[in-house]
Amino acid sequence: MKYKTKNRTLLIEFLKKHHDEHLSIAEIHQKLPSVPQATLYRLIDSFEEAGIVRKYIIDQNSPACYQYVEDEHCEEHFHLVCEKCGKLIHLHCHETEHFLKHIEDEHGFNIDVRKINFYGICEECQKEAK
Amino acid sequence: MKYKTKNRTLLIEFLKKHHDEHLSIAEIHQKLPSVPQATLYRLIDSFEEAGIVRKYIIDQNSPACYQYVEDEHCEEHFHLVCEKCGKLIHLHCHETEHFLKHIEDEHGFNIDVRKINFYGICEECQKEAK
DNA sequence: TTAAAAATGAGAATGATTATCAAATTTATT
DNA sequence: AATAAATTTGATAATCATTCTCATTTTTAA
Repeated sequence: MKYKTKNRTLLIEFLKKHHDEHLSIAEIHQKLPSVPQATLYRLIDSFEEAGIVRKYIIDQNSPACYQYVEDEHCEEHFHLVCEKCGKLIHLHCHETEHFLKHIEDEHGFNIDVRKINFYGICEECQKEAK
Repeated sequence: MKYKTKNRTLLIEFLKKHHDEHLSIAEIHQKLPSVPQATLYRLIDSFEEAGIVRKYIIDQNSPACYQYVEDEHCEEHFHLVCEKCGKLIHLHCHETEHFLKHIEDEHGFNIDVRKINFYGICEECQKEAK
């Protein structure tokens, strides 16, 4: 994506406005009906590649969700995605950095940090289950 | 699944024999053509529910892979997926356990280890790139 | 202003997984 | 062993998110 277009601007503005939500293409399309889904997919893929948007796959049989990444909070950190309530937790944690460094140093694997999401059950949903 | 059937036995035997591989339904079907795919899906779902088989979603746009779980080797581990060569590395590492315990104890989040994959570049592909 | 490069839109195609449902198989009961 | 009840099967259709196609339009560069 190299040209600035209306769709591109529309989608970016929309995502910025909803930076606190993670939305599926279908949900975005409902609120931006003038942009066809195929175009939304194309645009958001390019945003993801550019690091402007992060993609979450919360459950294999649900559509992927996307969320705008604000520059200010752009320092690298990881995400916990609750599989029950869908909540997204931003994990700022030294242990995580240490763990990742270990994998790079001791296992020789260079991790693409942007693609890491940890899936599981959050504290609240664990309590509810009891 | 409460009845012992030919398909059930065939598939279990096959999975046991290939316990060191993670295979998609399509791959299993190629080697067990007498069992239709719909039945493979049904059986393997029931095996997963019973804890005999583990399901891996390596990439959203690839089919899920399944692997027989031997009781002895049942300990949970992460996967490293090389984005260049596609190799899957099973990461057996005590740092992992320590890290998971930290997230659970300090952040109250119960991680579903089976769904975590680290994407990046493996050691060999890093060397090749140079 | 013209040519090129890229993005668009509408719809079709893809492909993994699920659902359907009558027929066959397996188990329990007598 | 025979019968009935319960479960599984198989072939195929349906689903649904995502990707592809391709002629047309829009954007940028020359």
